[in-house]
Amino acid sequence: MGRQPCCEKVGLKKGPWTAEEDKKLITFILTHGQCCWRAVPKLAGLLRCGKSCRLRWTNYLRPDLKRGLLSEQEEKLVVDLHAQLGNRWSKIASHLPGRTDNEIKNHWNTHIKKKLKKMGIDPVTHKPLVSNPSDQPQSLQNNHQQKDEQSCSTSSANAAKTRSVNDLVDSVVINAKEEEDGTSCTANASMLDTIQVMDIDSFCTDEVPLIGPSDILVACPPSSSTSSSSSSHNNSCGGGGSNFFQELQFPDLDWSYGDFGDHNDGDNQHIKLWDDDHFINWDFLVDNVDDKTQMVGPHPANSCQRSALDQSSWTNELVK
DNA sequence: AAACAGCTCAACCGCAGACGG
DNA sequence: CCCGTCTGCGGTTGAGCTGTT
Repeated sequence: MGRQPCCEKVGLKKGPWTAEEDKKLITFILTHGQCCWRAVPKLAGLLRCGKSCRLRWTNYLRPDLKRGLLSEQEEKLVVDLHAQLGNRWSKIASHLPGRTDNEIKNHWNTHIKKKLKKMGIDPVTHKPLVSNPSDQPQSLQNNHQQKDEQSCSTSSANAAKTRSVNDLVDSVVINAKEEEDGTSCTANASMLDTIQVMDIDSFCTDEVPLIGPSDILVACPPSSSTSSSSSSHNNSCGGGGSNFFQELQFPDLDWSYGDFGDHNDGDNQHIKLWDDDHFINWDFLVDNVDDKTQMVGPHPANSCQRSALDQSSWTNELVK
């Protein structure tokens, strides 16, 4: 007898996730936490299988994910770990906080493998190749390198796309915040400094002008927002062409993510949404949510007034 | 401007291991 | 120990994007 499929295949949606689906999933997990993936789609009102939901969450929506290309250090670490562990991507990923096995696997296949081959190293055995490419004329090697650098720069555009996902998570939380107390927050530069936890330097900033969870900037919406507008940069490839922002608030703000690298334009008010430490685990968030409120309140790092609070005090506030 | 080729990476598939009854 | 269920993992695919001609 064949194994039962992981889910009823009939009637289930496949392919890229839409912003609406992302929103549902995020909202559900914020409210109920991660448990029983098989039940998630039903409860969240998604026409997906649980597996797909889990994958979408772990590989793309989780707020503690780093985004953007792997830094030099991370790349080196991946190579070292691969030499020790082989294709055990999840094990390798466990050594790189904020990175998923899928991401590392993709990066390995598209970048590192080529680099190693170019260096005359067999990416499988980590030993010198028989026919050593280092015998190639220098000019040829330079060509290769240029091409790689090119691909880096183009991938920064791809990295840019990923921001919309973080935006999306932001939006859900901020919506919750506004629903809860009807207040908006204001940016506080000194506070933003204190919120920064992540080691941004570890990023390959020459390649990608982003992005760590702690580096997510959120514009503070006016409290009486009803109309909608958005930056033109809400494309979200993985989400399958999101106009999520258009459905959301923040009308009077310039979400100037369109041109990356200048997201810290001084005229707009931004706050950091959250930092790594707070989202190692969602459970603290969810466990303390009053079921009747359904939506969780703001994360401390999301609230200008709360950034200095520890988790417990923040959750205590939540349930009030 | 259009056609084509190459590349990237989100998402899928199937298998294996863990776990509980 | 067996069986069924669920989750996690690694390999693979293909849509969409970018660069080149």
